[in-house]
Amino acid sequence: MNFMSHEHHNTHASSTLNDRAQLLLKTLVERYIADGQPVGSRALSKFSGLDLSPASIRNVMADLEEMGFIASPHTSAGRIPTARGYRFFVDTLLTVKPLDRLEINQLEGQLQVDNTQKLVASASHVLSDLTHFAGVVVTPRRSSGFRHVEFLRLADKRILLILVTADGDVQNRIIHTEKAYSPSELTEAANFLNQNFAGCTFEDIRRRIQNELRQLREDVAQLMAAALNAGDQAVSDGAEDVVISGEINLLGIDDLSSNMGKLRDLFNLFERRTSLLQLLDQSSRAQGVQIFIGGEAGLQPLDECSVVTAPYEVDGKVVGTVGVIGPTRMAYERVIPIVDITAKLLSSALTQR
Amino acid sequence: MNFMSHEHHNTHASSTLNDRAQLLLKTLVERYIADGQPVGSRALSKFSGLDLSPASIRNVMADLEEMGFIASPHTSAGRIPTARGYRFFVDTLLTVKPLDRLEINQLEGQLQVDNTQKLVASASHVLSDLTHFAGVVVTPRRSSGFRHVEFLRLADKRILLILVTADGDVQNRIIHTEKAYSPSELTEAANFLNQNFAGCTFEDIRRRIQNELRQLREDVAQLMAAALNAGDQAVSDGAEDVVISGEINLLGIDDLSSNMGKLRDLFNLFERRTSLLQLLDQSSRAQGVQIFIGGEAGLQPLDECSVVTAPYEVDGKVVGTVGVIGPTRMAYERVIPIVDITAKLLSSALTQR
DNA sequence: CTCCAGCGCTCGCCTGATACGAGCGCCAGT
DNA sequence: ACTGGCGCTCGTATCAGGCGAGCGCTGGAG
Repeated sequence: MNFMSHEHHNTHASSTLNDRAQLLLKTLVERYIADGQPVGSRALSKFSGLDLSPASIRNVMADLEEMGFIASPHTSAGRIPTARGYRFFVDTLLTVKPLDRLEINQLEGQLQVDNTQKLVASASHVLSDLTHFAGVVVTPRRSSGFRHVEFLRLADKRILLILVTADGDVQNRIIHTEKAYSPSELTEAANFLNQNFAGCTFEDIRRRIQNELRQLREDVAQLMAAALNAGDQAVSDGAEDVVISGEINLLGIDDLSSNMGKLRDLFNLFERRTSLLQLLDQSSRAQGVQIFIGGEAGLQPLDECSVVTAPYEVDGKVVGTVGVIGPTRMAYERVIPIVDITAKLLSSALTQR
Repeated sequence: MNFMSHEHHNTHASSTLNDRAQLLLKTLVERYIADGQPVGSRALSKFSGLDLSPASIRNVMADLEEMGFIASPHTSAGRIPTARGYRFFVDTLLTVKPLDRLEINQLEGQLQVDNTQKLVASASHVLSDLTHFAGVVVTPRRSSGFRHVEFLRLADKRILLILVTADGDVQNRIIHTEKAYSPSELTEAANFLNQNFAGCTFEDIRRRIQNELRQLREDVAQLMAAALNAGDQAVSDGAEDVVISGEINLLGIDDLSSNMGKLRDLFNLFERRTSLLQLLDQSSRAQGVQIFIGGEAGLQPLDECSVVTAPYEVDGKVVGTVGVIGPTRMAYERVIPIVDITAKLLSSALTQR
């Protein structure tokens, strides 16, 4: 049909957009994010501030469509940004306004600092609350070192094992034993472990204890073994998990809730966790805010979603990722600083612990 | 119109249903639960086993409708059970088949026994998994007694406080202090608390310590206060909460997911928790399985839902509730024993800890 | 008295037709 | 280079008509 029609504009010779096209793309994306309606040439001519007629704008829009930045959902509707359009938008057109002091303080106030678990949970909650999308936080990687153990006698043959890891996290479990231990035996066993192995990794301990084990009394050895098992599990178990909150918000997003099937795929993704974790881990290698738009994440349940992430650190070392999952059509200029600040606040909260 | 037409049947003179009506109601409910389609007179005549013609059945159905057990969604469709119909069904018509041994074992295997929190979480998960609805568990009421405390020095002025309550639950938090404590000071303070107050409630301790407090060294007193605060919070904080899992399953239920608005109300209810908790608490006063159908719960987000609950116990005392939330149209004869058994398994798992 | 076959009726749903309007592409004129 | 205008494409809304499921009722049979 129009196989020659695209000769009459010089802009498309280079794959880079001229200023006019950029401005129009920018306002188109902004309008679409605001309204959720396909944006027509008339609307663009009104809102671009460029004082061009709709007809002229249509030419530019045709070019933009040809280059894959925008698309028509159907023949006679306005245009909406494609994933590539959003990408260009966030990369070069977006102007983020930083949060004002008040919001930051408010955000900081909502973080519950008294406990790593709570801290992470509240961070996720804050993210979902402020953005009205789903907040995700990957729990901090454990340093997996041993710090302290305590055996507490509950009943004759039931002992409460309390284990403190190097990063100050507490694990506890109940162990059933063959024999009834006396409190002094328990203290003795705990002391032995605490004095000899504080600071080691659990693998280290396991290796070193292999040799000394037969020099110990049989029953004490059993306690040790239990402690080591608990330690192993503490490492692998709480190893790396992703906390999601505010998924419910996504039910309200009409972009998503129109496709019931899509929506369920999305929630299944949340439940499986593992592929999501992979994605978030990947983002923790970069520094600063990172954005996955639509299929860029490589997960098709996220087709119509964007993921905005930022790594957070403890003592200068990246240990996890925070992020927001929402529809591709989200207010990036608001979400980006929110994620950014949350990561920073989380970092500092974890570092000063 | 038919203001006299209901004279020609003697059944409705008494509000109790005759055998035929009961059987028809039973098969109607069963058919509807199985198919999800309004049940017509022809279908009933086929499945009831009564060898009656559709026409005769229509008479009975008319009576049933008049008494409020069934209703037509519109003029020319079959009938569906009303809330009252379901109620009568579960009260007097339902025949529950107990789970077979295999299923019970499988269910038992899925409970993670090593920790109260995990146990509760896995119970909720099991419920949602087996029923494909949402599983809920109210966490066990704490006995709120003090058993053991431990102060662990993390850094100069940061101390990890580990608190064990009477029921063997472990709470931990990090406290920041004015002064740098030595390990021996910490041990001393812990010993003082452990030896003098084990078994008391936190209020007791607070009262008794008021007097002795000024006899203690100032800095030790500070530690005590921190421990007491943590204890108070442990009691109120983890006091009573409801764990929900498998909400996602409800997305797949077409009865619910047709009304997007309803669905969101439902999920909001889940998130607010408090009114749900009230409902579940209420059910913990009864014993055995209890069922709330539709509006019976008094919460209109649950309009089209049923809640099947059963209390669970520790040492013969009810401490919480397990349950399933699903559409009114659920396979009660399966859900009821599942909830029942789960409550029993949870009871025994908690008792033998 | 009980039951049943049949008739007419009511509606919900599906289908096809029509009208409308938004938005685009193209072109000719400035 | 820009713009006004024309024709075209489609999606949506509205409406009418046909279909079919299911019901209520009634008259007749056992």
